[in-house]
Amino acid sequence: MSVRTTARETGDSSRKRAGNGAAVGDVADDIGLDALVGHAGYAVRRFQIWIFQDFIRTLGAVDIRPTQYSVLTVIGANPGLSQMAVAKRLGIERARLVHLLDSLEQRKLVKRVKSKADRRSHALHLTAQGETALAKFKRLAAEHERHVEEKIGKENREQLIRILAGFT
Amino acid sequence: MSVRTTARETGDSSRKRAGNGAAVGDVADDIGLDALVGHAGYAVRRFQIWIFQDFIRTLGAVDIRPTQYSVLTVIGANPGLSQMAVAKRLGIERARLVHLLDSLEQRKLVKRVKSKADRRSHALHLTAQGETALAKFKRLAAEHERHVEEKIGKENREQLIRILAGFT
DNA sequence: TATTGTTATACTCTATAACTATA
DNA sequence: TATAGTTATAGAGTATAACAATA
Repeated sequence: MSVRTTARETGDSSRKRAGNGAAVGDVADDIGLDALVGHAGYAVRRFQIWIFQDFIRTLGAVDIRPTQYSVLTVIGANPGLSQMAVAKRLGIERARLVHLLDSLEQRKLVKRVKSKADRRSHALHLTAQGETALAKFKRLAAEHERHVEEKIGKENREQLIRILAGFT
Repeated sequence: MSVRTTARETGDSSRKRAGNGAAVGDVADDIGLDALVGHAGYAVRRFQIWIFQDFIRTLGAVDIRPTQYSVLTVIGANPGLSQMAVAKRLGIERARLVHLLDSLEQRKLVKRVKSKADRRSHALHLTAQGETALAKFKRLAAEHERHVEEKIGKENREQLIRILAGFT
C-alpha cells in the first residue's frame, strides 16, 4: 500500500490538487501510513480523539468534559461511593479525582459527605441540582452518541461496543 | 488489580453485593456504569489506554512510544516529507513535532535536510541507523499487535480496523 | 501577506511521592 | 502498618500565540 508519491511534499504542501474528483481536500492523502494501517492502536487513537472532540463540542454549552461526565454518571448510579471506589472503577488516579471533585463540588453538582463507618472516607452524592443537571448532560451525551452513529453507522457502533465491552 | 481482599473497600457506602459469590474479583464489579455502557467513547478510551500501555511496555526495551513510532514509520515510507506534511498527516501539532524530531535526531534516527525547493522547510529522512532501528521497532510492534489479537480475538481485531479505517 | 519551523506559555492528564487523619 | 483523602511535583500531550526566514 502506501501509494508512494513524488515525495515532493516538502516543496509545497499547499498545492491544491485540483479537479481529479478524489479528495478535494488534503495533500496528506498522498502520504502512505505503511505499517500503521495494520495497527489497531493507531486507528483506535485517532477515533478516540475524534469522539472526544465531538463530545466536548456537543456538551460545550454545559461545560462538561468526558471524564466529568463519567464521574457524575457513576456517582448518580451508585450514591455513597467513596473516592477510592470511583477512582478504581473508572481508572482515574485518586489524586486527580480530588481536583475533579473539587470542581464539581464548587459547581454544586456533587457533595462529599463524611462517612460514619470510616471517618477517613467521603461518601459521594449528587446534589438535587446535580441530579437535574446530569439528566440534561445525559440528553446531550445521547445526542453526541447519535453523531457517532452517523459517522460510523449504527451496526458498526454496536459492534464496536460489543467488541470492547471487556474494557469497561 | 489483583484479588480483592475483604471487600471492605468503600468504607461501607452503598454496598449491595449480592451474596451470589460470583465476585471473586473486584469490588468494582459491583459498581454499575449506568449510561456509560451505551457510550462507544467510554469503551474506546479504556481500550486505547490498554493498548498504548501494552505498546509502551512491548517497545520499552528500545524506548519508543506510539507517537515516535508513527513518526518514524511515516518518514520511512515517505522520505523527503516536510515537518508540516508529517504533522498534518498524523494529526500532530507542528510545534510538538519540533520536539519529537529534536529527540529522534539526537538519537541519530532521523535527519533534517535543508530543502532546496523551499528554503523554509526541511526534508525528513531516516538515517541508515534509523532504517535498521525501525525494522526492529516494527518487529516489536508486530509482537504488540499479537497481544491485541490475544486480548480481543483475531476476528474482532480485524473488524475494529475495518470499522475505524476512515479515521486514519 | 502567507507559510515553515521555532520558541514560549498555559492548561490537561498521568504518574509519583509524601503528608494527615484515621483504621 | 495500612488506607483514604490530600497536596505537590514532574512529564507528556494539547492548544495557542508570536517571531524570523522565506515564499
